[in-house]
Amino acid sequence: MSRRSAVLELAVLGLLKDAPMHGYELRKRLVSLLGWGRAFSYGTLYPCLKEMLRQGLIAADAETAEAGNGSALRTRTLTAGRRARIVYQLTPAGQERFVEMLGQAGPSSWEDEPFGVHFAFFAQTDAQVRMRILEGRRSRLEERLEAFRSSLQRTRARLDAYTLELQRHGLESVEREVRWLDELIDSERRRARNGGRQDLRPQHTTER
Amino acid sequence: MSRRSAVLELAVLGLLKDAPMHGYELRKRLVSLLGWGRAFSYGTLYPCLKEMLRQGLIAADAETAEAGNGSALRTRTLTAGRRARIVYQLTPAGQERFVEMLGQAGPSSWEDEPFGVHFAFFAQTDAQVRMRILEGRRSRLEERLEAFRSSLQRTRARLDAYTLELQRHGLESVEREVRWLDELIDSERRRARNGGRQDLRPQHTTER
DNA sequence: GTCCGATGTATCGGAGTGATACATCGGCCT
DNA sequence: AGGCCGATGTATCACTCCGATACATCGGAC
Repeated sequence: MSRRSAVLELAVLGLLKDAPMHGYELRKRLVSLLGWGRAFSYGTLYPCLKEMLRQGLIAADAETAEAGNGSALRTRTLTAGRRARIVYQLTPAGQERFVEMLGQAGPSSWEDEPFGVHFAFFAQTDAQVRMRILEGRRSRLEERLEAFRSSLQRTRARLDAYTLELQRHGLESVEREVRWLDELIDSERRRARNGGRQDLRPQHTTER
Repeated sequence: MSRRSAVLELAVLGLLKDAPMHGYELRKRLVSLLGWGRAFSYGTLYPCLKEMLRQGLIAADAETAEAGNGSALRTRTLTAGRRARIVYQLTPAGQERFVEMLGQAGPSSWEDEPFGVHFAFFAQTDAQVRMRILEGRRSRLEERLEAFRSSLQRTRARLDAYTLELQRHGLESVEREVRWLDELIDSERRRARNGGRQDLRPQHTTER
């Protein structure tokens, strides 16, 4: 029951795969992963963790002030008895689930939120899946552009300068993202051609 | 009671000020006003209309198949007895409320959603208020940029190429919006200097 | 010393969504 | 003709998610 947001689940899985973590830290990573805001709140995160525990995807340990978490972050302030933080880590089932989710490319991979998360884990994603997601995302934006433009066409007449400017700016933003995707797709193709040894954005010419 | 979303209320007020409308049409305008998605659903819109009715900000009429709605849209298909649509229009109280809301510039005017709506009605907004909102928005984005950059600084080391690219793209988007605002602010200043006779974006050099 | 902001876990009221229901319309295919 | 389908139209409901809040401890500033 309770189909907890697949996006959040994937993000948590991927974050915990890198390193075990407690809730607060997890949430901070979510913020930077999903870009500034639009990370889920604690009111969503904690229940989600609880559910994932129940499903056996993750395991929780009360931190025992041991040096077990290979951290270069904490500057060794934990001298005596630290308060117990709940550290979560992936179980084998969780690892499997993560791999499984990374392997699927569908409409739910290229909507705004899901796309960002999938993209963040591209380094661990199969090249073919990456391609399908990038192209799916692109055509999704293309659709949006289409709707946008035709709607603009129909209403242009009765719009004042400010409203028009707002529309124009919105349109331009989406167009820019399409161009960004084009670059990425191109880069993926080049990479595929010469066996995967290639950087993203080899010659940097986006701006100016 | 029930502080219905001020954003939605303002948008509805502004839309109905232009022309009386029924719910379905209202919602479509909301979509194009707020840019593609992120318009409120009917589950929000209808309750909001109900509440605004109760407060006397708007009035509802069952359309009587009369030619009362100065429409060039409907291509005169309404021959015989059309099904009754519920047409909403502003009351004097609603007009007042709209003017009042347009007059305020505060933190709740330059968050993402509110800013879009306020901007859409800039043509009916006092020049000083416009300026305060644009500048508020700008510094809001500047804050976001700050947080973003310092977070990037801290985590750059352990990010793979894809994650880094995602961050870079996000950062660039916000930077672009700041530049857009700068242009607008500049344009406002020029307009103020020579008494309001001036277009937005006089010499068009944004792209290329 | 003590106040304050960051760290940390957790819950709750309520706003907002997505799905769905129901009904009529015009246009398209056969 | 008949039937199907997508757009127009109003409306609700379960469920998700957010924002505020509570509570507790920490290190550092004053």
